[in-house]
Amino acid sequence: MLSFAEENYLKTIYHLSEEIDGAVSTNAIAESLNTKAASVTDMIKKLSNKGILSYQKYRGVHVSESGKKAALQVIRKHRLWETFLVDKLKFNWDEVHEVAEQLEHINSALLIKRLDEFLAYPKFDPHGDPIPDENGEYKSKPQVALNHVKADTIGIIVSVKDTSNAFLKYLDKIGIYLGAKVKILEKVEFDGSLEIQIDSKKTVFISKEVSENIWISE
Amino acid sequence: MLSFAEENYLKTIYHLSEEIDGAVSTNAIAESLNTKAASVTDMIKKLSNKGILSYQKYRGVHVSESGKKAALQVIRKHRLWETFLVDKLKFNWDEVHEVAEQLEHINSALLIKRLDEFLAYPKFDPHGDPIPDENGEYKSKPQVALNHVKADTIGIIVSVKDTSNAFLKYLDKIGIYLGAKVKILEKVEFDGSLEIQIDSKKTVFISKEVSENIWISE
DNA sequence: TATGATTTTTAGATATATCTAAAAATATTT
DNA sequence: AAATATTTTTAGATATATCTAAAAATCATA
Ligand SMILES: [Mn+2]
Ligand SMILES: [Mn+2]
Ligand SMILES: [Mn+2]
Ligand SMILES: [Mn+2]
Repeated sequence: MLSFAEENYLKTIYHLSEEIDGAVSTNAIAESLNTKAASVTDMIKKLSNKGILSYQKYRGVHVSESGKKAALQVIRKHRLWETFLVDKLKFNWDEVHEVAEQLEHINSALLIKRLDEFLAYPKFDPHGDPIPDENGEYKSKPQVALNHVKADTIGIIVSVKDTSNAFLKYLDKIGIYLGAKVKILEKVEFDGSLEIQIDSKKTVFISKEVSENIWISE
Repeated sequence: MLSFAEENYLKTIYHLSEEIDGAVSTNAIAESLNTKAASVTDMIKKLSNKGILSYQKYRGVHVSESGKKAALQVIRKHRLWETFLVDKLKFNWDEVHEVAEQLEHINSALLIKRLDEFLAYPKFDPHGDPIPDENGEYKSKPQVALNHVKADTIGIIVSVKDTSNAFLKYLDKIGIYLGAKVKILEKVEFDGSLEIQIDSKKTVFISKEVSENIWISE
């Protein structure tokens, strides 16, 4: 059994390890968790004693096989709860993350089994992220960031990579949502900004930074 | 904001204060929470510094007005979650308490508002206990324990006072559930045990101890 | 490769929540 | 009312999770 703090470290370290190739550094973990490097060192010692991380002093950490399994279960719970909040409790997609951060630590196999069933075994959460199954397996949709496709491309928005309140509220405002059809009308070479058309209707301009966080399936 | 531990103490002390008239003793709290008297003394000092309890050394504690309000909100969350688990996730009434003990500490006003709405504003939980509203108000059904009524009485089972696994599973086995119609066929003077008929069909014998924990509305 | 910058670890504190053992206060019984 | 029993509090430890400041290791670069 992992504590809340241990689960939060594990989840963060797992996410970081997916982004980069080598070992995950102490400072990267500290920054992600808004904590201090000294605290991270203490915790990674604890987690590596439990066999969840492998750790060499001054060399960063890797997530072990058992660690990956445990991390994916926390992620599974997080995303199932987010789906519940949106599908059943009518939360907006920018309102779910904080609550899911709490709910993901509730410990009951039966609860998660029944929740999954109740939600009709969803494969993706409200941000388009895949929901791992009870064995930690999941499939991602083939997808590409809007800033990586060329003009005239048409696709369906399948996920958003920034899940901050501010970003999601902005997407709401300009009419972007998962499942929307989008066409690249123009790509400005100078700053990488885009003019796009949503659902063959409204056209909007988005910055390169925004386009990097919107992923489509062509 | 109260911590998990503080909320658990408060809820327990509130329940004890409802059962008895005077102050709640250190030992009673320790026994309820399966902890030691020394730990209780520490915690009640903390809670009385926060204005949630009033406390005089060696004289036990009383729950303040603000304490009552906070306690009823935790109880509200506990009972709403139990209702969710039974009504939506098909939990049996003996499977919900442990999970609700965790869920009751999730902190989100929106979540509870929407959950209440999703459940269609339930007034009683799966054990027949009243669910306080957002102001802490609730109504109990008029009710009496089976061991306090005389032979030939007919009533509807409206709540069960023991919510342990073992007791609830036993009730399942003998066919007793909330809403069942029950008639007292015979009361044995010697040991207070009862022969009762359920839904005008099956008749069963129950001990006095069991009858004290089944409450009906006549 | 030596030197300075950066990263990481260690040492030592603090806060929460718990415990055991001893002391103090209160309650009960003779 | 004194002696005894019970309850409650205090003193001092332990475990978790955090922090700051200083030391040690590693990295970057001149
Ligand atoms: Mn999230
Ligand atoms: Mn998500
Ligand atoms: Mn309960
Ligand atoms: Mn209940």
